[in-house]
Amino acid sequence: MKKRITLADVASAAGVSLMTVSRAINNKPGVGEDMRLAIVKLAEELGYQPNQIARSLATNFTTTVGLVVPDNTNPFFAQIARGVEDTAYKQNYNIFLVNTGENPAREQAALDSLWQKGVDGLILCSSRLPGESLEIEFSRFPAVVLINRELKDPVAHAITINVDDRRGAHRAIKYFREQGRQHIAYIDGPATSLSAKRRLEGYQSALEEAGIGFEPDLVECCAPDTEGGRIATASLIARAPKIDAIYCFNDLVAVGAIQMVRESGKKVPEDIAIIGVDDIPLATIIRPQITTLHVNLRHIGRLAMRTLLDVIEGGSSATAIQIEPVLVVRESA
Amino acid sequence: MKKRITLADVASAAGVSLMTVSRAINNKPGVGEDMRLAIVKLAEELGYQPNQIARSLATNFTTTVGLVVPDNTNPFFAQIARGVEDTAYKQNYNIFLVNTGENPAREQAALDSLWQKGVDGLILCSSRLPGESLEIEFSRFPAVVLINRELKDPVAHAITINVDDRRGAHRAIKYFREQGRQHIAYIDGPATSLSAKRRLEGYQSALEEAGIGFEPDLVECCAPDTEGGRIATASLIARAPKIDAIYCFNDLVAVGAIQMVRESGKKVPEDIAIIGVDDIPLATIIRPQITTLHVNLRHIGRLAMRTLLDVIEGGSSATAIQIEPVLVVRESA
DNA sequence: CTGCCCGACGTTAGCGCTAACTTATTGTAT
DNA sequence: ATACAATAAGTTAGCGCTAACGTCGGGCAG
Repeated sequence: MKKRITLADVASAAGVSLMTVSRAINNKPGVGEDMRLAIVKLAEELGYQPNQIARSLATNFTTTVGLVVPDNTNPFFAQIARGVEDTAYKQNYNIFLVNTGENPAREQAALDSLWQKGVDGLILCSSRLPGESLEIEFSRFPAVVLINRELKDPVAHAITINVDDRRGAHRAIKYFREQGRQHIAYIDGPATSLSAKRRLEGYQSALEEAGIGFEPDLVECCAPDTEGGRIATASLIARAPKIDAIYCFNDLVAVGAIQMVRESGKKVPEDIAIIGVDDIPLATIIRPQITTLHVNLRHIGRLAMRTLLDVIEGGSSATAIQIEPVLVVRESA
Repeated sequence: MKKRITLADVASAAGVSLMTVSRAINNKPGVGEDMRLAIVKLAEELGYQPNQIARSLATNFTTTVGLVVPDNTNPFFAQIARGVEDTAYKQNYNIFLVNTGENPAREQAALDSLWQKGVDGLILCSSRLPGESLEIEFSRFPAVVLINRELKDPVAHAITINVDDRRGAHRAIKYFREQGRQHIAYIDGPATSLSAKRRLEGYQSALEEAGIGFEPDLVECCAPDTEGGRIATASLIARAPKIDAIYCFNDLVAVGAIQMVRESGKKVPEDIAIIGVDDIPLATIIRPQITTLHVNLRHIGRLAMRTLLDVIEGGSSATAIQIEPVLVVRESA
């Protein structure tokens, strides 16, 4: 392991003081232009790289942010993480990635750890922490962006970004109606899920708006995967044979629904139309290709990081951002 | 933003010196047991959290490692990242996640940045850096684990972890042979890919070992996705109608192959058997379910992190680790 | 020619912590 | 009782950097 070259090394090699080198390298005023060029050149030749740790200790800034997700393996968060990292890179920030595994204790431990490392800001996805704990966190981190979680009252230097699930559900149902569908079912996700709740609301309000009553019989909860979709679809068909459209919690559920509809002898989309949510790669691989609600998650990640930087720099803009899903029409509806 | 509580605060509150508190909190000898307990309790009450930056500056350790991947969105790297993060968390380490986007310049910039932040070690996945640059990196980072990349000569405090693609390909071909398949084709990935090269070698050697000659006509390169698999399969079937088995670069290619085989009026696996690589979730969703080579990537991630910690602590164990893929037999072969 | 301001550079102190040394206190063998 | 460990503390210095202030000289108005 090579020895580190410090500012002092560069300074003595250049025959000037520490501060002159510091100023030259950080492009701060107080150095002559020719001197600055000479120093920068020398520093490069010597292979000087600033010690960010020392710099952080002196300035109280780390050019580092924390990104906390339940599971970076989930494509939803992977896409967001990629977006965050992309714009972080452009701004010379680094990100600490932490998984919580949906475990509040681990989440809390992660936040403590990030705090100890002095991150300039925090992007918190689908936090499972109770509201009071969140407020404590807001008060100690300089800036926080909350993704997929709502806040009762707006908080200074905390900004929320949410997908507008209600509106998305609304759009899907409206599309079904435009196609003349009469009996629209909804396969919801786990009852604990925030998005599940919001989508159900959108489903209900769209039905009421369309003048069709909401029938609890046409709603079924399930595990958010293919198998869950199969089971839920089977019981829906058994219970309400007239249904001619199903709005699904996500694309995996939609795949299960498609499989089960076919196994029951009906056709997609002729007899029963299906709309999913997420637009995962699989949506275009299977036949029929899935009509689905798409959100640009990578874009959300970029937006989150940009917003966070705004807050860090004091230019706190909005307080709650809503992202609208786009209906991508393919073959299943 | 609340004021930070420092060691000095705790010390004066306890009426002892800085060092006594430091020793108490870090479980170092030189403090009486009762005193230690009292200090730890007091520190907790005051909400003291050590400033890792100051600690790092003093000790030259950061309990932080860098994880560099081409794209954290790719499930391959996402799984590895999850494994790395899991064991990092258990050891109270944090990870800096960086994407390179397959861009060597960005990769180099990322490494510089990580170095400036003083990471204790580095896990580098599928590096695109030339060998010479890698050697320079080895000399400045205290510890490096290289995933999916081979090294000509062993290097101190650098350890490689690779999937044994040759052996995997070998296993797949052997399985085909055991089933009596005679004309085994191979759809390879991009020529630039290291794994593609290794799998091709395994394919060739297995054929030779089986006493069947290697026919260049039975190998086709393609983009590593479903569409690529479709195209490659179409031209394989046109060129060599006798083929009765296809080994595919990955599962997505296998999906394309299955689709195209069927469209050409043949059956999977009766007429043509198909084996993929990776065992992605899709492999069990589509019908027929894909027979594929599985590696536990999360396990690789955990292994990488554990190994890295070993190197950091000076207990450098192995130098090159090979992971053997397991053939998961399902329906497509 | 004097005074004053401003830009270019140097010096000092301190961020919060720990390594390494020094000092006080106790116990134990002689 | 004396000497000498061992243990429990305190003190000092410094990690590499930057904020803040200090110094010096030259340009320019009066």
